[in-house]
Amino acid sequence: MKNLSLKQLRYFEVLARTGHFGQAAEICAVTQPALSVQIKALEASAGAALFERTTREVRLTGFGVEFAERVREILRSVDELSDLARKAQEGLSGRLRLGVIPTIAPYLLPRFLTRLNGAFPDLDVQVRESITPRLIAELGEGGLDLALVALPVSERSLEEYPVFEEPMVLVRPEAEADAPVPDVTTLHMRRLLLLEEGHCFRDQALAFCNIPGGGPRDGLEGTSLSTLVQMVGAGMGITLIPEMAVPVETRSAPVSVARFRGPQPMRQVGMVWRKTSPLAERFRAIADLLAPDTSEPSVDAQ
Amino acid sequence: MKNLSLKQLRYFEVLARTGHFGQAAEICAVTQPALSVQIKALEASAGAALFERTTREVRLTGFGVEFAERVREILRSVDELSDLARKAQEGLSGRLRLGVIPTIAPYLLPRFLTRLNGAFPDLDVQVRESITPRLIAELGEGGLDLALVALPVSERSLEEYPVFEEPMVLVRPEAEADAPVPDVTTLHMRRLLLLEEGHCFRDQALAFCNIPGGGPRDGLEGTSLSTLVQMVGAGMGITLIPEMAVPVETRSAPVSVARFRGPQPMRQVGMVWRKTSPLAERFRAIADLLAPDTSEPSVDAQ
DNA sequence: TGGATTGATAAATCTTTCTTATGAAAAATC
DNA sequence: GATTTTTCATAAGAAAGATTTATCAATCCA
Repeated sequence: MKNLSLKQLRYFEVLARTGHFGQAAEICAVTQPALSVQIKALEASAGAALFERTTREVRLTGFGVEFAERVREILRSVDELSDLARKAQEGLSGRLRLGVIPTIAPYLLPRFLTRLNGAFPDLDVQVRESITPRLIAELGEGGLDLALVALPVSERSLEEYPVFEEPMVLVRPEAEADAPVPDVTTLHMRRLLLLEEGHCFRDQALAFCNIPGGGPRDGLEGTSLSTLVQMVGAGMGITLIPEMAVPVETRSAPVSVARFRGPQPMRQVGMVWRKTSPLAERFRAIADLLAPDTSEPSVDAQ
Repeated sequence: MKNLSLKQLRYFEVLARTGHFGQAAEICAVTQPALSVQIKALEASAGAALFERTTREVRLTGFGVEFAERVREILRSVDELSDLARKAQEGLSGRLRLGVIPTIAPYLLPRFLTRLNGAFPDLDVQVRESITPRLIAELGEGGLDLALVALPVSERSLEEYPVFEEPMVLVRPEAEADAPVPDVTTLHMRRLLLLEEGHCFRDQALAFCNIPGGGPRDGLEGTSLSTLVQMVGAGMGITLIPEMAVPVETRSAPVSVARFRGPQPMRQVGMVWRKTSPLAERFRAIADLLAPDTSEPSVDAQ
């Protein structure tokens, strides 16, 4: 059964259907001898006759009948493979493993996934939420295709694709709502609540406030932005959160939100993927779906 | 997706498994460029990249993963096809549609089918019982592969394969058991009970007794040998039956069985199949399984 | 029996696939 | 940081395989 070819199976299937070498050859767009030779080769490699030939008619042998059933099944599978390929050419399809950092996921994913599903209905999106270093590692190992993070990640093997910039805003207890917005450089004077180590948002905030990073800050850490805001509401201090988190997180806590005056602390939101990925173009199209809604309510500077 | 070949799918599967062009090429017993070219051709016809290449590693894309699953399924089916072929080469396999005439079926089939199943366990035997003309027609139309009949059938397109000869024996009421066995030529003087028209055994009996065939013989016909013997037991006349029917049919009726003296009326039992059938050799092997048991009890001439 | 139909076979041509030789990029090593 | 190694891609000639044209042999039909 060596040197079996799909072409032979195709010829065989048509001949089994038509029962006529001439007609089958025409359907296959080859000459009759070409088909005869291939059928003969197929029978040789199968080790048994598939057809019983008369000048009058060409009929499947008992073995041929059984053979034909399986061949049809194989050809069907192969055609499905072609369908799959054709589909993949136009719309994106298949599995997409997407990593997202925790300070983006809850606020951007709902809208993003809706859009993604609208644009690529055949895409099977699998989301994993983790901190940037883990996502980068998984990208490198091939466990992820794409990650939605804050840029830059500065990883040589990864391509960075910025999508939009976003300000960090100040969250204070509601009682301080009318107090003047402090300068960012003075924040280290206050009890500044931040996320635990590993979150890039923590590092960005520290950098912005000119506070050296490193060790833990006992009593000043929360496991999520939501927790931080609740802590602020309880009067434990102040914090920074990304603007996109404002509508969701500040709704149920007695806090006041304000933009800083002067130079805004910003973070760059974007996507990263392996430079070698052949799907880079598709990934850019996907990333563009992240572009913020212009109708989105934003926090005014006070 | 044109010009897709099984070879490409095989190469692809190995490369997907090894993740290394060099190793994959070695497994496929070709050089690395050959494999590279085929993979590239496969990707071109699929219209999308299947692998993500680094000097470090070769990894399936998301699309490639989906593609690989289906390819593996296809290759599995193809291998099964090979198994089927290999099996068919040695033992006979597949479906065998066998026709048998009613004056043979009940007596020979039990033992024959047992032997057949022993010799070719993978053979799916489908038996149809009918009179010779119908069997011949079905053979011609491809509805049957093989028929077990009385020879000759004298059909140009069929090959006849005699297996054994068998005498016809006389069945009389038990009361006549001690009477001398009449000469066959005198049988037309008696009420000779025979099968209905169409049965070859009827014609053979008539020919042997020098009685012209043709029209129906009211009141002298039975639908089966079993019926005929019961009729004889009821004193309605005498009949002829093939020797193989004796043990089964004469057990429960008050009849006496006797061989004729002098030249025995005989029938030739054998098989027929289309001369064009590529399975002729197999059919001969099958027919040989019909050879009578030498330990078989036979009816002594009186 | 002679023409028509149908499948098999043979030789030449064309296409595809393979091998050998070589190049280029990234990683590992010194 | 230059060099060696590893690994995949590419190119050209060689080998293998498939296709076409031409022809034959067998069967059917009139």
